[in-house]
Amino acid sequence: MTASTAETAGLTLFEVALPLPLYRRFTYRLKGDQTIPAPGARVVVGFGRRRLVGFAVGPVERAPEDVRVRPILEVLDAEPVLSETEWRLARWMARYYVAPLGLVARLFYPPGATYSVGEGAPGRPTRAPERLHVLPVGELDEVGEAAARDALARAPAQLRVWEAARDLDAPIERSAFCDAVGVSSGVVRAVAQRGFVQVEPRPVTRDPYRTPQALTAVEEEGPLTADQAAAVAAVKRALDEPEGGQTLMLRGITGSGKTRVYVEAVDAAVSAGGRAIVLVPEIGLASPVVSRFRARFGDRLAVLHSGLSDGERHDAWRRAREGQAPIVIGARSALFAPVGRAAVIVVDEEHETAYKQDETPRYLARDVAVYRATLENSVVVLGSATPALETRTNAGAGKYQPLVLSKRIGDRPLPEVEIVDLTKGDEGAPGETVAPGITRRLAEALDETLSAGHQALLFLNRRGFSAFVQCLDCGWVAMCPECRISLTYHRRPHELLCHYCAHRETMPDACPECRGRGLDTRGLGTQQVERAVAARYPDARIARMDLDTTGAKWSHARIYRAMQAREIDVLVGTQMIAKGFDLPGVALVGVVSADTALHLPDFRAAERTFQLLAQVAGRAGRGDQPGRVIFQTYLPERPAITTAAGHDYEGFYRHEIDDRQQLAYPPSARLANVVVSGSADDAVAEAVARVADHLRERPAAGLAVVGPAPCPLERLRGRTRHHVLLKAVSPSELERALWDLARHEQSLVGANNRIEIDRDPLNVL
DNA sequence: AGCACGCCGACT
DNA sequence: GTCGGCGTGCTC
Repeated sequence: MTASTAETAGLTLFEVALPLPLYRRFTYRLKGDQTIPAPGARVVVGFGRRRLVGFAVGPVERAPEDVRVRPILEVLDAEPVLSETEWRLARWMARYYVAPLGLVARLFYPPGATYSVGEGAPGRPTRAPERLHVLPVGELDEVGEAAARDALARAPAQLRVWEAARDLDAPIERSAFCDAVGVSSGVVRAVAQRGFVQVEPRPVTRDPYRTPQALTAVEEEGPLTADQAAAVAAVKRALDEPEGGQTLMLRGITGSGKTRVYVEAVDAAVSAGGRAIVLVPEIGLASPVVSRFRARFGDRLAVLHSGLSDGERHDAWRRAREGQAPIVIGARSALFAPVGRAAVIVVDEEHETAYKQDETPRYLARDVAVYRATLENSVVVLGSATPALETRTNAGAGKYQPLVLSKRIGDRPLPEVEIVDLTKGDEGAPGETVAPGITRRLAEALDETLSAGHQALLFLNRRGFSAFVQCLDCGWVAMCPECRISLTYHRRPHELLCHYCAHRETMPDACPECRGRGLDTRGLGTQQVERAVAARYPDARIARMDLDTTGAKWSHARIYRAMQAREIDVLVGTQMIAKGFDLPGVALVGVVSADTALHLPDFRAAERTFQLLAQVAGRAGRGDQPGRVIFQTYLPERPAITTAAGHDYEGFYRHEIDDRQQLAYPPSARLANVVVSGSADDAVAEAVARVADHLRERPAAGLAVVGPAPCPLERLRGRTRHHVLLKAVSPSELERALWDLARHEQSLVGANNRIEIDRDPLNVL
């Protein structure tokens, strides 16, 4: 194909979408001898006194009045990079998620593709294997330290930067640094210019997934079970369907062999000359799923994940684009690998929240995958043991085709789950607490497990960030009468507050349910449990793992390996150890408190709890011993807990879907969370009130405005956050209202506050 | 997002 | 009186 030039086509003006948080597009002039950029192709333009890489949208007749149209300096992609469907997907995402098109388009390119281009190397995609890092401040004597403090005393933001840099023990990416310290990059630049900290470009930090093969041994592939064979056949039928555009929900309990179905589905698509995209949740990148794909497809597989250096990612991206690797596997952004058309897209553990991007554009990769498939007439497989309510509802409505793997491989039985009632803690009773977080019943089970030489996992849901109020006698939890989410205890005004609608009530003295005086706000940490286990079993080898303390992904892999090698007897941790791993030596799984996640102020709390417990229960009994699971709870009657104990997904679904319907929560309604944030508390509260008023002044059919209220996480990264929740019957009304907000952002919240729109939020913290 | 302009309080 | 902090506005 000979690329035509602007001259021959007679075009001069082009719209360009810039990768900035700006909804407007800008008009530039294409010079006569320049190649006409395909939609989505990168162009270099001047913008203010900067030079930016943006994305060509398309030709326009005329520029807006009163603007000095500047020229497109360079067309970086002479050949189209995005297929027609990929560009349509980008346009749709920008509209649907109310995001600037330039920020969406960027997803389709490797990182670094839009770094501002230097003078040299025209035409070539500029690789930027380095990012700015803040370096630790070296040792200072007392005099030097005092001098620095003195010099920075008048600039509190700069002082914070300096103090934070002094506390670093290794260079950190500037953006991460700014987020953590709560300053803008400008402040860092100022401190650097004054010589108090050093900032320099450094290679992007590598991560532990570099040699994931070492983590998991790949099982032999035996013959397909009947369930698997039926599922694979259904996928193949869908692939052969000329009209295409089918989504299949594959529900299969832990150990039922979903991965094998994915592999066969991808094989079928690729054998027919198609391309495939496989999405795994972030944490699954070191998982058996990736290993299985590697083992089966070798170098026809491109692995895309955030741990690669930019250069490596660029290579994988190019192999995907050029077709050397017809299969791409990776976290959510792998969905945008430029394969042209994906014949099949697999979304493993589709219910996982990791599929939601928590910055603009706030897309949900699972839903975007389904939309991509409708554009490309292809097939999506959504796999999970506990499908999201939305997915299950779509399957029930005939939008998705349901497939079920009902048996574990080798007909292994599901573990027996026992519920221990913490409200019945009488002396000698099974629910009596004999050590922090450990009941008599759990202690007995631990005794048996350890003396038999088996391993145990103890789970502690991460405690809520803010205390809820619970009666320790009857299990009652303070809830908002309007929103049916738990109320959050506030100390300063001694009261309970709803973080959705700002409903408030005074803190009761006694439990309204049982008149008991056992109201409590306390929680239990993993450290305490670890210490309790260590005290009780001095000879046992105990390890602890939780997000707060370890942080680094490295330790995740290391502890997992140690567990596999049986170098650990008891592992105490948060849910991160529940995900995706095969640990055949684990005979006992104890859930220290099964109900803490139920009390997060979030309407999905029950669903999260069910999913987590079901997953945890699946950790036991994957080897040759039958597994055993204990749930300790104050709420032994709650459906989320009883159905998880009974391995009863459908039972949970029936119950929860009723609740959602009654309160107009998804999937019965569409939701958007509008967050206003800024550094000044009062200004934020005023701004969010203007936003709510604005929405209420323009009532739309079936649109409900809830709030404003402080976000459950009221302060984050040095910013105060308040939100308004929108509930809508019709997606299009919701979309109209959100775009209306986006257009009026400036006048509504001012330049000092930010408005963030989260459509289909997975949490509203 | 950056980057400039412009107003305000703290110093030689 | 300046210097330089940070709020306000604009970028085709």
